[in-house]
Amino acid sequence: MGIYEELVARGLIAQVTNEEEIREMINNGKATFYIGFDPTADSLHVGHFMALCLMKRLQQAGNRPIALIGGGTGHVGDPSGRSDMRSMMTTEVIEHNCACFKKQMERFIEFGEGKALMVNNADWLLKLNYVELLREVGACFSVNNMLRAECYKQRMEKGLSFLEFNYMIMQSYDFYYLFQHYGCNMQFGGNDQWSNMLGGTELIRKKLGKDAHAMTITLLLNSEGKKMGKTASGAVWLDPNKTSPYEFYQYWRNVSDADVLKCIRMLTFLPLEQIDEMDKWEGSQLNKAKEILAYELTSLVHGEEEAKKAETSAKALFGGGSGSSEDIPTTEISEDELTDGAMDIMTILVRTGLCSSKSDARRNIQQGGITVDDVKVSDIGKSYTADELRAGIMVKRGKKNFNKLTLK
RNA sequence: GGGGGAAUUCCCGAGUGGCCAAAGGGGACAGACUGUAAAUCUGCUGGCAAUGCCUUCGGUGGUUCGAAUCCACCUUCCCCCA
Repeated sequence: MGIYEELVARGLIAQVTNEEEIREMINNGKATFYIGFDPTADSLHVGHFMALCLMKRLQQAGNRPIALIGGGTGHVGDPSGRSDMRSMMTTEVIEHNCACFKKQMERFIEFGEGKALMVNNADWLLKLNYVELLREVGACFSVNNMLRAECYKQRMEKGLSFLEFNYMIMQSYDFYYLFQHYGCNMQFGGNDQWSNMLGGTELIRKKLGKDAHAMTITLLLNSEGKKMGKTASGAVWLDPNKTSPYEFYQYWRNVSDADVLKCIRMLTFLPLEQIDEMDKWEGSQLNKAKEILAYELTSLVHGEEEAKKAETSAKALFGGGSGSSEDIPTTEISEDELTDGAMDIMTILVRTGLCSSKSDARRNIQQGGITVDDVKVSDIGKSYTADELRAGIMVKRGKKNFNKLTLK
């Protein structure tokens, strides 16, 4: 089985420009491909992770990856899949984000001589001259066609600025540039990038009369059709300081039944035979699959050691047992935060971050959602003495939110 | 450039002088049921020293005993004409 067939079997491929040629190319390690990452935040997230895994898979099959950091396109902002304009980022923020991306990517992909390549499109895009660019590539784009592109269509109602309208041209230019300077003959990206990517292949055809290819990765959607990797408080980040390994583990441990196998197939490196076997599982057996998914991914992103810790903590907290649970969120307070040598439950809830305000804390207590050391708290005035706190208390909100509070 | 319209709480969206911390829906959160799943039902959803007080209806001023609501200016967005 070639790499192309494996990608198909994993459900990773959404669209391709020419299936025959692409299969032939990547199965024989003849592709030099690039994936672009726009520095929209100071950490990569799950969506990027999928792309990085794809790079890794293709690299293992002998193809040459180029990771492109969008230091230049970040100044423009991709309107794809957005219903409103992105806020504009300053050059300093973009540069900072690029640096963060670079550091994280180096954990997954090996860069260097004869291996993967990392480039930043700021190096060529920021130097462009407006009129020159218009004459060189602007003539190759049909506004009529662009407006028909899916990525702009959804913005026709809410409004689309000229700045963002140009994003496609920037991205197409990238491909054109990489084709000429690095022999890059293929582009990968999220499925929402399809029209931007076609812009590039078209441009190369028009300017150079040569063929280049594009292939998109299926967007990871849950059974409700929403993008995965998002929580109420934002994205699931790969940076352990933004999303702790424990939270990361929990996110995957909590996916719904309908999504587990899809995630395992698309995101892990487990052999397909093993996954097919798991596909037969049903009912509560799927819980096992979720554990595997969470463990595998945490291990890929944060390392095996962190994955084990997260797993142990999860088992201790949810398994009913009171085993070791050192990796769960912890809060340390000092003596001078106490009032009359004690701290009341509402303050504790806010302090640990389990509740956003005292009103919120009160509601949670009144609804019976708060537990301290496995004892339900029903009195909003309940307080804990310094001695009790020194020993450490396990505060729980609902079923899944824990925080261990100790007094230094 | 001309004309018309819009901005409300996490989101959508009602409210056009006091009865408004603001309907309804969605989402989120908690409870019951479960398997750390889904579905369903219930509760809840600005803050605080809490029968009260404070902040919030794009921004700044104004009218009024009283403004999300009326007036002026500003900002942003949408639509039509060019």
